[in-house]
Amino acid sequence: MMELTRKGEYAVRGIVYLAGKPLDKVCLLSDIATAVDVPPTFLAKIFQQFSKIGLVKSFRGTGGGFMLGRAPENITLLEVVEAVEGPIIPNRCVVNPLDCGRAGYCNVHPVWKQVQEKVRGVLEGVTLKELATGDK
Amino acid sequence: MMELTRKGEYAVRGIVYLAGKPLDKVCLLSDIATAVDVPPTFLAKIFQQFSKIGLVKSFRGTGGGFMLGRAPENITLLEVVEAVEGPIIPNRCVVNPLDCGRAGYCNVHPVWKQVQEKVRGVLEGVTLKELATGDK
DNA sequence: ACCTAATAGGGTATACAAAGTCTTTTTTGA
DNA sequence: TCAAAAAAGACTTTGTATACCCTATTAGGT
Repeated sequence: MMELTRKGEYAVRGIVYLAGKPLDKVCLLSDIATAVDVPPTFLAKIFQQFSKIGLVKSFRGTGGGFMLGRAPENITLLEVVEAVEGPIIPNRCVVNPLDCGRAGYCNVHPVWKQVQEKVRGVLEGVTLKELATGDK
Repeated sequence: MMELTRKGEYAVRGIVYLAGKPLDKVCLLSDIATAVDVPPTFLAKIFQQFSKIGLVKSFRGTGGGFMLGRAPENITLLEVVEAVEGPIIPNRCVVNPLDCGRAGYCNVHPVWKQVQEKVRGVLEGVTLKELATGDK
């Protein structure tokens, strides 16, 4: 239960690798894929998602590639994970109380809320900088 | 991400319902399924799993049915969830460090560990009694 | 003994999501 | 204009969640 998908795992690997490079360094997707051992086509999809929300910047054409969209100390693990996996939702009823049952409420509801908050809290407290350098 | 499956949701609903009944009351599966609005055949599978590990007791034949295996104040939500969903594992590498990469270690590892502990902590702190009565 | 009510358990069907590939298009620098 | 690179979309494959059905087993009542 609660397992990160491959996509999420690959996403983290890829962007942490980027975070370990100088901020203005443009990296080839193929190089990143090789370095972090991820299927290049799959990683391409992931980085396209990152690019759309500005987590990375992309450059097409000759000499193109990817670089981090912001300084790594300003990107949290939560952002990265939610970018590709969607929001952290332990149970549907956290989003739509109707799923708690006909009454629109159940006693388990606040527990899932709490789980959600804890998880988000942990992931939000970690930046790419820390992950790249090993500091903290 | 991190979403409970239907199975887990149904499992919780079913056993919380049982926990709201007198300890020695034997309930028909069909009655429980109707009460908590879960497909009976699916709930049967779930309760079979519960039965194997003693979370509920089952009685076959005429007058048979299910009852809670232990007092509801001694059963945690964690037990219930892990019984049907398997252990709480945010990432494979928490189980098998080799998945962290070739080095067998990565900086993200301790983060997933922490997520795991937080989630388990929350779920372990809630008993079926509390969920059934709404106390806490 | 026999019949019926009930769970146990195996097998199957379906549908959706994850994982990964392939091809074509667009952009850009040289 | 050519070649390098990402963007975009279509497609396949695989896996898992969800659900149902059928038979076996067990126990109580007659």
